[in-house]
This record gives sequence, C-alpha cells and structure tokens, in this order.
Amino acid sequence: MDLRQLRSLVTLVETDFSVSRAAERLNLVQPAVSQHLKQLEAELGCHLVQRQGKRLLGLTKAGDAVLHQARGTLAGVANILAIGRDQAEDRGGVLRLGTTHSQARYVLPPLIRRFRQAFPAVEIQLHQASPEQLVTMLLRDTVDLAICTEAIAQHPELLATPCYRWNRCLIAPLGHPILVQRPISLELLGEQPLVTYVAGFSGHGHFLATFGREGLKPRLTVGAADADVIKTYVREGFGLGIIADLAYDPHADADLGRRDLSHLFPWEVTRLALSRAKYPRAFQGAFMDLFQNEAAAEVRLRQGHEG
Amino acid sequence: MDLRQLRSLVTLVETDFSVSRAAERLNLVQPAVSQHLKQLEAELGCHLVQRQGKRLLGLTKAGDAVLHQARGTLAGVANILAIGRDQAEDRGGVLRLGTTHSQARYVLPPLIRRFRQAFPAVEIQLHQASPEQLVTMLLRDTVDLAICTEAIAQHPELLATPCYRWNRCLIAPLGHPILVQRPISLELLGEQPLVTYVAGFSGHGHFLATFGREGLKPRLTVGAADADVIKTYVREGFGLGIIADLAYDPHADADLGRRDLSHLFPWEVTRLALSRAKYPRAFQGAFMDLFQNEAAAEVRLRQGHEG
DNA sequence: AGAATTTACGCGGTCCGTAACCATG
DNA sequence: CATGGTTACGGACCGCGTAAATTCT
Repeated sequence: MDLRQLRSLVTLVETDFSVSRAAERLNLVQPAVSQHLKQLEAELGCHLVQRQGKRLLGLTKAGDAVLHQARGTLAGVANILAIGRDQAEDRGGVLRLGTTHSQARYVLPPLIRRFRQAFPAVEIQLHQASPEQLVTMLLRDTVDLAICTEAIAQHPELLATPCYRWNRCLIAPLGHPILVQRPISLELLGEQPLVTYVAGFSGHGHFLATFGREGLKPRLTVGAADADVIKTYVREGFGLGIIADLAYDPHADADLGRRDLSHLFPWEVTRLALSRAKYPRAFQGAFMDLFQNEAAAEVRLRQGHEG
Repeated sequence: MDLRQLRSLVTLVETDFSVSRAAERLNLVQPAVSQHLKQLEAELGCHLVQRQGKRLLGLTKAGDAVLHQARGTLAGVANILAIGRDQAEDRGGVLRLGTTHSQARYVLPPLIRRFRQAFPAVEIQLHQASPEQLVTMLLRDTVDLAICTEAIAQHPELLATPCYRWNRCLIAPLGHPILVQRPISLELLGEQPLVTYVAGFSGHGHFLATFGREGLKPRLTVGAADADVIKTYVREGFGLGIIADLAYDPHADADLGRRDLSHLFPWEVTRLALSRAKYPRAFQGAFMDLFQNEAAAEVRLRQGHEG
C-alpha cells in the first residue's frame, strides 16, 4: 500500500468522485489517480467505490470505512511533517483559522495583532465559513483551528474548548422609541419587525427557541450571516436589529442605539476547536493559548464600551 | 515520506536501536534501514535518534513524538488492510490473544471452543505474558486483544471493558485444620506460611494492600505467576495456597480442600482490552462479544463447582 | 459528439541489495 | 579483530505521463 493511493481516494471523495478534478488537485494526471484506486481495490480485494460502467457514484460500505482510516493515516504523516518543521525551529508557516464573520471582524483583530508580534513569520489565513462548513473543514484539514459557537462542541472527532460567552443586544436607529422604553420583553420584540442572523449562525437556533418557548414567533424581515449586513438593513429601516453584543461598535455605530438583551436570551458559548487527530505546531498551540486565555478579556472589553 | 521509513523507525525502536536486527525483522538489509532513517531525518530536517559516532543510543524528543505518530499511521494502514480482508469475506485469519496464565488455563478453553465453532478457519494464538507486557504488546500490535486484571484499565491508548469479577480462595491439602476452622480471618492467614501469586499477577497488589491496611504482613514462602505452580507447592507442603477462585478445579484438585475468601479481599475485575487505534476485524469483534457476554457466566459456572 | 474514464506503453526515478569502507569496544 | 553502521554503486522495479481506446451523457 502507498500513501499516494490513500491521498487519491480521499481527494476523490472530496471532489465528488471526479477522477480528473482529483488528479488536478494532486498535481497528477487522470490515469495515475485511476490506477491508484485500482491498486487499492486490488490489494484489499474488494470494491471501494460504487460504479455504473465507468461512472463513479459513491463509496461502498467498505470504502467508507477505508476513507475514515485513510484520513487518520494521512493526518499521521502530516503530523510527522509538522513535528519536523517545529523541531527544525522553523518559525514560519501558515496558520489557517476557520471563523465566522463575527469572530474575524470583531474578536480576532486585536488577538491576531498580538500573535503577529510573537510570530511575525507566520502567515495567517482567515477562512470564513458557516459553522457546519467549519466542522468539515477541520475534519478535512482545510483549516488548522476553527472558532465558532455552533455545531462544533458535539462532534466526537473534534476537541472543542469553551473560550468566552456572549449574548445579544438590540440595535435601532437613534430616536427609535424602543431605545427609551423601560423594560424590553420578548412580547415587545415579537411585535416588531426584526433583522437578525440567518439559521446556522451566531445562536439563531437558541434565538428562535426562546421565542418558541413563550409561544411567540418573531417577525423576521431580513436574515443575514453577519452583523455588518444586519446593521445596514437596520439603517435602511427594515426593522430592529438583534446582533451579538460584541458586534456593536460604539464609534462606527454611533448612529445606532443599543440595548442589552441578555435577560431574555440564553448565553452563547464560543469555542476554539481542532481535530483530535491533529498535532498542533508550536505556533498553532501558541495561538490556541492566546485565544483561550485572552479572548474572554477582549470580549469583556468590547462589552464594556457599552454607551 | 514513505511508509517503509516509518516502519523502519518503529522497528528500530522495538529492537533497541539495532539497525541490523530491525532490517532482519523487516526482511531488508542493513543499508536499507539505515537509509530510511537518513531520509526521514533529512525530510524532517532534524535528528530523530541520539547518536554517538555510529552508535544509536535512543530517540530524541522529536523522535519520540514522531514515533508516536508513526505508530498511529501504521495502525491506520493495518486497519485498512483489515477492512479489506473483512470485506472480501475472508473467513480466515489469526486471532492473537494476549492473556495471563489464569485466563488461558481456566477461563478461555470453553469460550475458545465455542468461538472455533463459529470461525473454524481462524487460527488462535495465545500469547501468555505479564499484564505489563500485555499492555506494550497491545500498543505495538503484537496481539489483537488482551485479557487481564491489572494495569490495563488506566492506559489512555487502550480501550478496556470489564467482563467479570472474581475473588480468591484458599487451598490446602485435605486434612489441614484450617479447612474446618469456622471463620477465616486475615489474622489467621497472617500466621500461616502462604503460597500465592507473584507481584504483577492476579491481584497481588490488592492482596498485599489488604494485609497492609490491617497492619499485617503475610508470610510468603513461594510466589508464582500461575495457580498450577502454586498448587504444586501447596501439595509439596510449602504452605496454604491463595489463588483465584476460578482456578480451583474440583476434579483435578480433589486432593486439595478449598475455602472461599471473598469476605476478606476486594473483588478483582478482569477486562478485555484492545488498542483504541485498532479496527477489529469481524471475527475479532465476534470474539470480543463472546467474551464480554459469556465470560461472566463461565466463571460463575466454575465457581458453582464449589465442593 | 463530447466529456470523462480506462487501457497501453515507454521513460525516469528510486529503492533495494551487494560490496567496500569505517568506527568502536 | 570482530561487530555493527555508513557510503558507493548497479540493476530491477514501479509509478507517472503521453497517447490511444472505450463508454456514457
């Protein structure tokens, strides 16, 4: 058996069973990948992919099991290379961070600034995606670390550590009556047109569930994946905005009023996650420490800006 | 990087850094293994083994980390091959069981008989060793499964499931006064010369600790690794025997009297363990089920033979 | 007909084994 | 001086790429 055969199998799956695209990704020609598969199946004595003539449809049961092991095996060799680069005192490298917009835009900048001072030779790549996508990106080793609130705590192949908690605030154009109304209740929110996150992002599930528990259904006018877009629609008069507290910027958002909503909704926990199979390089570990230790303080700072 | 290089590294460690013996095990010549190491170190850009001239002494820190990953990686490819053999409906194969004497001699026979009926084409190898050795054998994939009482429950890389519990009994030549003495106490045992297991086997640690808690120190005349040897010395008059309950055979040991001691000592738990990294072949999984489900009943049956 | 996969074949690299060389106790 | 490890070199194997054949849309 050869590692290249395993790489071909894994890549084939990740290209939706297109041999040619897989070959392209691997810097090989079609026949090479084709042969890899044939060799693997020959050595194992069973088919790994379901075929219909020459068309590849999907994995067989055996193929799925092999895929899983192949991923683990390739992770092992990647780890070995990582150990080498670490040990050789190679201060350079790439830190691929998977994040949602909220993190990249509001939480990460000061932390990354500090990280860069410690590791100036490391290139930082921010891969923005939805939480579900981040999970598969971690599993496929497309990113090294991922930071997000949803979907990441449960997966058995990931190691997720809680880093900080946050809640929501309401934003509205200055002068809007709700900004001076004394107590803000769920019922009150339920009557208003709302602009907030779309499903899958920033605690939207808990958001809806909270209304649901009270037998209410919010009037959502626009849903977006990030707070910047939400703010824009709030400014355009589409309704009240409900965003993560930490996404409110007192300076840039001076034209928007803000009210805390943490008495209405559950706290959300943002986690830093990586694949259990992964050996983190020194600077990756350093970033993890940095984020785990200082993200909470950073967020409190932002929330302290409260006007 | 090549899998053969990793194999060479792992084998080198397991041969105490003898390149020639490693080469022999791998069916290669010395220079090949030597080159594998050189290639690996070249690719990683750091030394993996500490050298003194041409003599190899041990692993460097990096080498140790690489070794661990290499083991995992090779386990992955072994698993892939196992999946293949399974899927190809290959009913044959080898089941390598690591056991202590007690298991092989008293618990396993009827279970293995039943297993053989279901999988007649599977060769069963019983590798007898001490519990500590069994742990390393599992980690090195020298055995597929191990059954023992000690040392195996804690290791984080092993998955151990409790299967049955047992306690000790006392054996003595027929006619010995202790066989009719009403209550048997620790103090009474402490006065007598005893023959029992040696350290590391069959709950010897708990045995000593129980005496220690009462401020007693047993008079041990002979220590042995298995009950058969202990019985022999009891017959020879070296003292009272204390063995695992299930090791008493009413027929073969009719010349020895037996008294239960479960009121004096803690119950021991025997576990079936395998490496977490291992993908068990179908028949290996079947044996695990068999043992986990039926070992307890088997042991109760033996204990029911009580005369 | 065209896109995509498999088969056929030749070249180049590489990996192993033999042989010579070298350190160490 | 013998044991064990490294260096040097040649042959065999194998894996990739080019090109032709095949099959399904």
